[in-house]
Amino acid sequence: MNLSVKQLRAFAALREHKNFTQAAQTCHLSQSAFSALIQNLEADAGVRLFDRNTRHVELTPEGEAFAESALRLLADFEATFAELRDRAAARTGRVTVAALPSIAAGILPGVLADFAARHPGIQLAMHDLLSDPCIDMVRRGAADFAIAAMGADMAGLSAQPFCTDDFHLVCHRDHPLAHKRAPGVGDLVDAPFIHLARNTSIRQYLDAALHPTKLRGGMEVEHLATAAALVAANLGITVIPALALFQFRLPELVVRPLPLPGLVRTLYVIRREGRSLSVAAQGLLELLLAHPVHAGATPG
Amino acid sequence: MNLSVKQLRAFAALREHKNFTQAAQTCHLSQSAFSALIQNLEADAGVRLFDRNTRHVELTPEGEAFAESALRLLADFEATFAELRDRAAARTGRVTVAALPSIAAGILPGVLADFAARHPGIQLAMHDLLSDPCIDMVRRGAADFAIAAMGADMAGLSAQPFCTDDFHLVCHRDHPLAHKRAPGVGDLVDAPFIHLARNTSIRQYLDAALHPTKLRGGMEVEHLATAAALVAANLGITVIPALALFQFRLPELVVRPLPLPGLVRTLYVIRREGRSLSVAAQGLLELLLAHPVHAGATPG
DNA sequence: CACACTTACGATATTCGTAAGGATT
DNA sequence: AATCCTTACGAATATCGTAAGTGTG
Repeated sequence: MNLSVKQLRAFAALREHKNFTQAAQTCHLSQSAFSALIQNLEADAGVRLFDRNTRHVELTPEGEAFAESALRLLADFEATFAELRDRAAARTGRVTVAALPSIAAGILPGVLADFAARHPGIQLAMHDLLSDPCIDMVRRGAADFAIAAMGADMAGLSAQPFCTDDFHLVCHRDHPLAHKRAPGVGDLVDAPFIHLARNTSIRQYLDAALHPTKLRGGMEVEHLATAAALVAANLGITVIPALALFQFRLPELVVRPLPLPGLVRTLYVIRREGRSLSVAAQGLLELLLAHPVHAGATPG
Repeated sequence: MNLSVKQLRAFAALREHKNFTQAAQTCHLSQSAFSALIQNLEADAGVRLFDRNTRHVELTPEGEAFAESALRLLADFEATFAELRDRAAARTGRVTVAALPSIAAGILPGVLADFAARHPGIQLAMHDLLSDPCIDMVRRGAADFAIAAMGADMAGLSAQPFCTDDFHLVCHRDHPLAHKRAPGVGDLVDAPFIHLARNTSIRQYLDAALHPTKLRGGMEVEHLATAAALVAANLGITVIPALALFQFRLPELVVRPLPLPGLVRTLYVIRREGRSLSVAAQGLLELLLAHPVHAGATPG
């Protein structure tokens, strides 16, 4: 016994038309094939579902009882499959992405807007978090993928390079370093340094890259905008990766490249290993990978 | 595209086992056939539902989303079919029968008890009504069939003889007719007659059969038990069909056959024309037709 | 290198449509 | 006599299982 949706559709059509020939046409079948379909259904059921002679087709009491459930079942079936197809075509669904604040505020908004325009049915969610929480969301399945720096424990996750991000010196335009040709590590230690919190990937990268050099600490802030305001007040200097520089576009500030070896961080697309992305998430990721920031980072 | 329950079962099995070989065994299929089943499902859906390599089988996000509905759908399907099969086997369902009070109180209780013992899952309903209301219930579909006398309008209904019922004289044991060898119509007109209401089929039969003879009217009662009590008080005599005589088993009463031509009524099984009975109703009817009352009435 | 999914392929079963048969109005 | 469901039968299609192929750990 193998019941099919086709049989359910045939049942529904015959119930409606009460005529084999018309119902068969509705199902795009010859009338004899349609007849066989109904007969098989009845054989599986163990009862006649239709009383029929050459003039009249009518439901039996058992057919009547079956019809209630069958029609609901058929509607359910088609709705379920329609939804599946919608997901397959990225017409519906939900994508959640976790990203570093610099990505979340820098590249992502434009890409998300683009994606939303192409896939108006997809719900988008974004979390701007530091790397570790980003990674955690992916591991828990709360995010489809993340753009973040690599974490300490990457078991069960895969990381694909997304872009590189080189660091820049930021100082007040009146600061002595503002016009220095090629600032080096030695220049950084002279001025008071505006630090970011120790749990930020920027701080961790910076500490590791400059080791064992110690900067003149002082302020330590959570947010880039705060750091920008402090530097604008000429209370110190700081070093910021390129992707975060959009927060430092103030007239009082000068940004200078800092071509120090090792002072380049790589951000990755982080996802669960061995698990494919949903069609919608895959679509968003592809859009993201087509972005110039990525293209420049991983040529070829 | 023709989705089958088999595919749903395969999906559920693979989701559970996360292993093609084991899932295939569950479905009593070779592993290659099982693989093809899943592939067809995925092709119909337009997405992969399982991420798989030779070591791991896991749902994709789309598979995950599908699973919720699919499992519910599968359970629904099986429940619907189980119910249909139960109806086919008369393990569940409902039968409603309408019958004349004489049948309802005479033959039916035993038959219903027998049926209930054989089919404990079937709900039984019985309505003891005069012929016209019986026929009306069948016409409205409120009763599966009825045992009643023929009505005036039988359009859309079929009537199959169920039994014949000959009339008997009932009088007090001290009444002069109590010992008369062969009472005739002439004897009836002498004594006061206890009538039943005009809308009863017994009254209608009697009036028609004795026409143009007029009986000595007096009392006219609704219920047979009342008539019995009146005759027991020697307030008159009455004439009652055999099937109703069980109400007249009192020590004061004498019952005598009344072999008058035409004074025999036939009761019929009345049902909707061209419509089959439910399996359960058919079962009850067959039990009823196997009853001696019927067997005696329609030999052969 | 062993295990597990996929692919290849021939055999079997099912499904389909045309056409003839039969029943009802 | 006309209509409409069923049956018969050959053809197309789908499904199944065995066995070889492929990739992963």
